[in-house]
Amino acid sequence: MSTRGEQTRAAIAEAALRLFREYGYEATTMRVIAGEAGVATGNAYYYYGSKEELIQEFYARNQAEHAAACRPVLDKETRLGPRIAGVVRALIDVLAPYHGFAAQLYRHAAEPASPLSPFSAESSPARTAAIGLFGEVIGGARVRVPASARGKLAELLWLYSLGIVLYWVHDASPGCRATYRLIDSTAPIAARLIRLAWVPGLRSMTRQLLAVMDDARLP
Amino acid sequence: MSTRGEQTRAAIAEAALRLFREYGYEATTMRVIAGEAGVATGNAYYYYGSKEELIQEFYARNQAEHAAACRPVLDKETRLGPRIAGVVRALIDVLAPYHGFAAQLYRHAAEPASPLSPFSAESSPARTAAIGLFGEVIGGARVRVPASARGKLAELLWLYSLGIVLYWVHDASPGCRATYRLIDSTAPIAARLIRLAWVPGLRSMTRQLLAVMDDARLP
DNA sequence: AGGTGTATTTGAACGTGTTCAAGATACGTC
DNA sequence: GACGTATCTTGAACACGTTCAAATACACCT
Repeated sequence: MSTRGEQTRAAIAEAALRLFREYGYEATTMRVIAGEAGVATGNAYYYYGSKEELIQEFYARNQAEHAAACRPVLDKETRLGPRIAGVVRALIDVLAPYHGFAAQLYRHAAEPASPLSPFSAESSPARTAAIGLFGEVIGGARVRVPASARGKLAELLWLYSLGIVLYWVHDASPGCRATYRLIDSTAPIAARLIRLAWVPGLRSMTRQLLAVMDDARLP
Repeated sequence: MSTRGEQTRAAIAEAALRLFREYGYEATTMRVIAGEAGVATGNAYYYYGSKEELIQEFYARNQAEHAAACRPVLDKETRLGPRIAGVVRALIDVLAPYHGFAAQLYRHAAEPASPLSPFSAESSPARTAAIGLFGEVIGGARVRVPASARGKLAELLWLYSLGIVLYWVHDASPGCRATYRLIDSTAPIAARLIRLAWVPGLRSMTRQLLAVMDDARLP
């Protein structure tokens, strides 16, 4: 295919990401991005439909970094609680340098119609990959979970991680220590809930919950 | 105090809310709002610091409407599950005419720094009122909950309602039936969880969770 | 080499939210 | 009634994201 424009595209993305991290999303203008990339303003719109679209690059890189950062704990740890905590901690570790940027991002990511929404079709690859990580969390732990429930459990853990990220975005404590504390105190609870979910007396409620997830899935 | 500008302020707010509901948030420009209110563009900024600030009026009215819509179920129903469902259903009922508008709003409400965030200091009155409604949900139900846990339980139910609203915003089914179905299927689960929370074997986990909520509260 | 069509690039122009210096208006004080 | 100050009002101007018709570079064919 055309290699011609690929370099321009890459230059634009690189300039954008660097400027975003350095000055934030709002403060970085399309004119400056184009200027840094050595092209005209309008040319950026030939490769990216909008400023928001530039963020997809950020998403893709972060997803890959997160997957890599998870490897150690996924390969070595066998206890469910530490596995959950490890994967979510890795996510926050990866996001850490972008704390301010991520907060501004949230505005765009939260809009349902936005392609940046974690629930959008455009985010499907990143979402699937992230949920897959939590599938590994469950699969590699010494815990008995019915095979039919694994997928939905992974989705629930992904929702849990979204909640942690939401907390992190609001967290102004030094080094975001409050977020790490929250992870360390909630991951064991999540693990315990998962282990308890199939004991008699709770099993029916668990089944009910999983059924709701099937029923509530939006197209 | 100065009654002089009060009428202008009211005229601007009124025009803005009408146009927002009719044409949506993005499509309504400050120039048109000012024009409809019969003032110059810049004058709108004398009364409202930004376009976003105009939305606070929308919030205030909705909170009042929701509280009123809850009265019947809060006064008559005594079972916990139906009380929860009733209050959350009332919320969706009140929001229903603004489905499209609310979706656009979400973008601004989700940004942590935004005064429109449900977690922001500026939203504190509306948030406190909403949590208070869920306090009533628990207080008026025939269910034994330790007094010390009521406040936090109300907060959890409020978070649950935020989750429902998030789902509703994404819900494109006719009449948002999917959202109502979700409420009807999850409210009983929530009620059952609350009743089970203090049985032996789960009590310690509940205490752990409530302790986390104290620890994790952001300033 | 020349011609043709597609891919890329340009920079001016549009409409937006927002700002601001300047003007107009009301109101207390002499 | 005239002055002075605080309150309000104005509309032009700014920087932004985005669009678009025109210009340019390139690949391929004859």
